[in-house]
Amino acid sequence: MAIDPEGDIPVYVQLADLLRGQIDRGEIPERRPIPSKRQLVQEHGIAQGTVERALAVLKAEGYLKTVMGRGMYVVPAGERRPAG
Amino acid sequence: MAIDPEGDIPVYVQLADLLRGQIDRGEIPERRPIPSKRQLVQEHGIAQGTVERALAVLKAEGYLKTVMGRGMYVVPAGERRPAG
DNA sequence: TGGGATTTGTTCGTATGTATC
DNA sequence: TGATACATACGAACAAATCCC
Repeated sequence: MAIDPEGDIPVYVQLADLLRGQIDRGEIPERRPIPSKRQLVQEHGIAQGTVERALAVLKAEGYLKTVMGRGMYVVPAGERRPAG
Repeated sequence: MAIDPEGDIPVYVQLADLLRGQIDRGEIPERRPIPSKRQLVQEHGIAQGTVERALAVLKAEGYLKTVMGRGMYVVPAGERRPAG
């Protein structure tokens, strides 16, 4: 499923849902980095700020963890601690 | 205390801390709107996106609640439900 | 020791859409 | 209708951390 900029659902929510689904289905392995922001921007044709926002959602949910200068890593399901 | 763009703390965090402090001290009454985004942009000389980000933090913490077209309202302490 | 490439984090400026008053 | 206010999205730029040669 591709991102639909014309849809009723905000692009950043669509991207967050997309990545969350890929993680839940194991298409992105645990303890491995997701595609870089630059890649996500190019693949989906959206702005960096929008990607940032989607990733912020997944970080808040505990799905992702940042390793500076390296990437955003998938947190194993048993180790997720939603921020709040 | 004013926002310091040169400091080590990100501007959006400084603004979130500033507003949270004003709310905690009762300087912004509960069930009342905080200054509008436009006002915050002008008063602190920062960008709308940065203000957005600070407000997103306080919304996630349950301090603020949006009422479309009217403003961002302070949630009474006893009613705060952090998102997560 | 140094430099370049990659990646995340932050900030700014601007524009459009939608809702309220 | 017009003014105000929030939500979303785009484009651009720079800093810091990391990696590799």
